[in-house]
Amino acid sequence: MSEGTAKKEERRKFQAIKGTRDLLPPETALWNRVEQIAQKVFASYGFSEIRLPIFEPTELFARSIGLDTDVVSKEMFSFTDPANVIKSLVQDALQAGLGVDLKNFEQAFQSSIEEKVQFISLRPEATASVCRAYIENNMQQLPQPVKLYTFGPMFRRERPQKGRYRQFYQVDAEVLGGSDAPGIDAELIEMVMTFFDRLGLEGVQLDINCIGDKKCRPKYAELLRAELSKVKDKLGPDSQRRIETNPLRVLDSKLESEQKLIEGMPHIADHLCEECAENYRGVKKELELRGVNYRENWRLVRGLDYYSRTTFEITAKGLGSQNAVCGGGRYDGLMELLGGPPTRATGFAIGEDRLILSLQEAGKTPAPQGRDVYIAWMGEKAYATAVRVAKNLRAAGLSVELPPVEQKFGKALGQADKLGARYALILGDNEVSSGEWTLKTLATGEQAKFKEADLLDHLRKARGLSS
RNA sequence: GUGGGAGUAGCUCAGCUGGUAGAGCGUCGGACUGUGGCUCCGAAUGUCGUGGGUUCAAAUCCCAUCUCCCACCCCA
Repeated sequence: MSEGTAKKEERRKFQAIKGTRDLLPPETALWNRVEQIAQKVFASYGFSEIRLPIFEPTELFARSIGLDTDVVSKEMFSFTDPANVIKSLVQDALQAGLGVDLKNFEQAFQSSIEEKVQFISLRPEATASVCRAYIENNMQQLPQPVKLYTFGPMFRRERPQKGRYRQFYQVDAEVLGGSDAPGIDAELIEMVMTFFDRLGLEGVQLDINCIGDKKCRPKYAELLRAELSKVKDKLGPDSQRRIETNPLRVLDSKLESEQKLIEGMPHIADHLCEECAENYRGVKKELELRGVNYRENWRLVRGLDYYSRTTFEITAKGLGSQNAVCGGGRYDGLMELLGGPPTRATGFAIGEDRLILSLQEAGKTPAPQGRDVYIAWMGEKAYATAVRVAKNLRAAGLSVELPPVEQKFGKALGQADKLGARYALILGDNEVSSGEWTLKTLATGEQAKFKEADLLDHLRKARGLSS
């Protein structure tokens, strides 16, 4: 008993790290369904899957996302390789009789650090990796544009809340290369809307905006900053700070008291350069052509530096205050920023955790997977037969549960029932000696006798009819 | 990083102003040794999140701490 208690305590010590979680069986079926439908829909739009590393050089994210964003400055999980390099450098120095001056530490060790250490981060998003892969694998030599999608976990060291985790999952699609034709953005949006539609996602709302490019956005940002400054004292502390750091972000404010003021601010649509304005008109026209319902939202801005022109966001119902289930847009300058050839690009990321959450809230969870056949056997002779038939039925694609130890029939049927089996195959002395097996339909309680040769055929037919 | 709420059995929770734990569900066993779902009977499982303090006595009061949930910041 004391041993049992000790074991239990041992087990209790371990728990998933803050912001991470286990995805358990009935739910994982839904994850699989989402990913399978994504693959099918994306493939129908000519997208291919790319699989990427989960960690990359820290520099890749610092360069693409922007050094001064929260994502890079404090939300990345970063480490060095080798892990304890700083310590070992200090030890080396001490052993060599050199003093360690904390004040000039970084400078003193700069060259050895650069030589021996790699700074690595778990990816906080996928776009930078996709671009790196495009450049590294010379994909500009493929027919353009290159259309790629990927799934997987991302990592951000944020405080968890509803629909937000430190390890979270994204479904990501990017169109790299080619032109900035509005049809590319519109088709991408059409694709994700089709995907959501296929899943039966409810309360889907698409918001779009154009945030200009390198030429016109800075001018607008300045204008907005000037206008906001005039009413600075009427804004809350967060917005006041954002006037300096990122005036566009003020437009995102949820504070009730600020809404009226923000409504009176200049709209970016009136300050786009001619190319951007033309492009935006094109995107809207293309969306209409495709029958995609959208809402223009001039206050929709993007947090990450590399976005330009088209931005969009999709919200769904059943979520908490983090209700965006997809965000995306064009990022024509990013590839060059990462040392690649000038390459236009656009893409989106779906928050898969939130997508799943919304589907669950709407009751779209698929039924837990039952078994097709539970084999209720009794007696050693029957067991040998049971093992053989289990193997055959499984080879035919049926899901079969074969209890490893003998059970009373009552118990066996109870188990079959709890596991959601459709049929119980009853194999006892009677059946084995007569060669006539009993198949019981659990839902109705009906029983029928089959010879071994006919059983598989019958099950196949019954299954074909129901599914 | 900031604020609010919550931690009692595997799950959902009860436990009044201090007297060292209970229910329902689930699990397992039996009634029923070749026929499940229903019913009835029985059993197991808790260092009451953790550490400290007050007290003759703490799940209950005080302090600290951890974790989870929700929201803010930020963002998908």
